[in-house]
Amino acid sequence: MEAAIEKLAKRGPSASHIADWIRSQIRGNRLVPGQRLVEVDIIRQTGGSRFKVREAYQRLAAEGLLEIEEYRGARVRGASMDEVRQLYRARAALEALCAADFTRKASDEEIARLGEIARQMEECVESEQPQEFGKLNAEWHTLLMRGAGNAVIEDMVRRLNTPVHHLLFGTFYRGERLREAARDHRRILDAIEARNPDGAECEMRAHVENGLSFLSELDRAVHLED
Amino acid sequence: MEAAIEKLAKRGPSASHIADWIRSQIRGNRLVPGQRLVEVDIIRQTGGSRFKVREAYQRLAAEGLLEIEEYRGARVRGASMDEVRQLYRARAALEALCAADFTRKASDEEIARLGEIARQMEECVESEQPQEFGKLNAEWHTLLMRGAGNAVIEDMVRRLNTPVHHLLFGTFYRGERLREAARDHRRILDAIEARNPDGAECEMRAHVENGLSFLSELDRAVHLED
DNA sequence: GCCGACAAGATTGTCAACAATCTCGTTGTC
DNA sequence: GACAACGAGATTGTTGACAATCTTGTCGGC
Repeated sequence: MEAAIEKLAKRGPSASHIADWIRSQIRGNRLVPGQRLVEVDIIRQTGGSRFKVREAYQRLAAEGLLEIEEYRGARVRGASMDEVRQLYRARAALEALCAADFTRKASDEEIARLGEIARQMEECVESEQPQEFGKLNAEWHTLLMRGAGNAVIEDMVRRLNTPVHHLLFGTFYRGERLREAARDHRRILDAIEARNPDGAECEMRAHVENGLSFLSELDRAVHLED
Repeated sequence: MEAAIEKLAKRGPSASHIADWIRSQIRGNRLVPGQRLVEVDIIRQTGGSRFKVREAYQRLAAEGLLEIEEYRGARVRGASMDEVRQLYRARAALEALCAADFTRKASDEEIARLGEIARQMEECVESEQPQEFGKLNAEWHTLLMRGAGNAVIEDMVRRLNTPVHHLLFGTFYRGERLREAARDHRRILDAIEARNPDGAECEMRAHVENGLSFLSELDRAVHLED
């Protein structure tokens, strides 16, 4: 939001700034699936013109984050559990590949940096700081993909994550699951440090699929409540 | 183009129709990387309004197919060889996963259909019909992903393919490479028919990476000419 | 009370005119 | 001839007004 206001001084935020703002609202759960995005509201909140807001909508629709319907405007698109499953399977395949590539080409410094962040995450588990854990987790995965040298995959995974981002905070990142994730990271790191690409690949795949299992159980629990 | 004109009778083509039209132009190599897309030209050719054309631009920019620069309009974004490499690695991981899933859940009818298309492709190799081969190849891969039941991956792979699509016809789909591809398909099918998911996964990964090797060699040859 | 027809307001779709910026050829100078 | 300043034309950016459609609330009939 700061960026949007800052730009406003000059000539108003660009379409991509508005898109970023909407994305952040979705990730922060301030815009929930199904919710309508009324153009004038977005204009009021971002300072953009109607034209730019609509351009931003088109971008986000192409990313699969919004649904646009004639004369009904844009809504936040929600992912069904089945879609979340497909999405996690894709992520598992892509990140596993990155883990293997990272193991092959990363410098000792990059590995050490990954270890450092993993250590900080373990601290967050102990001190129960899920918010901070989430930020470090994102950083950890990004660093690994960056080190694997595949910007295309990095971008795809970022997009895959956005629609489920809001599910994680408040349900995912607590207690036992945090501990599991930290343990997974440790295992991946061990394989990387041993320069064992296949091992890193398997552990990463298992890590992402563990996350999916957790979400599935959560979903089943919610349905039982009905 | 036909679709665009047909719609014109009613109320002009929608933004997504225009986007489809531009995509097809790029795939057909009638729009080449770096080429400028002047708004009025697109309007003339599609019958859309300026507003809709610009909406289409935004969508395609989000897909990574166009680059939009202030006051300079949209250009077709070209993929560097390095990006093509990243893109194929991602595709290999995703399609390998689909091959495994397909093997696990496909019905005998679906497998038979895949075999039928593979047989037709082999005929195209003998009769040297690369154009037809290309169409069947796309159908074959789509059918496999569809059968794997992962629409998210199907969509991602479609997008990954668009920027390199024009490289394939005229260079890729000829002689020896066609024969190799047909042989790869046969191997994948054998593994699927034997209900061997791991085998199908490996063969599919190898198949996609063979394609990458071919493109790499081609690229090296082009650079030697300079 | 329930339900459909209707109307007013809200919201989105479309367009055309104008402003801002870029492109490229021209001109003048050295 | 090389080069920079200039300017006309081309192209894109922005805005506001109006049309088309949806949404919501109201009213009357049953």
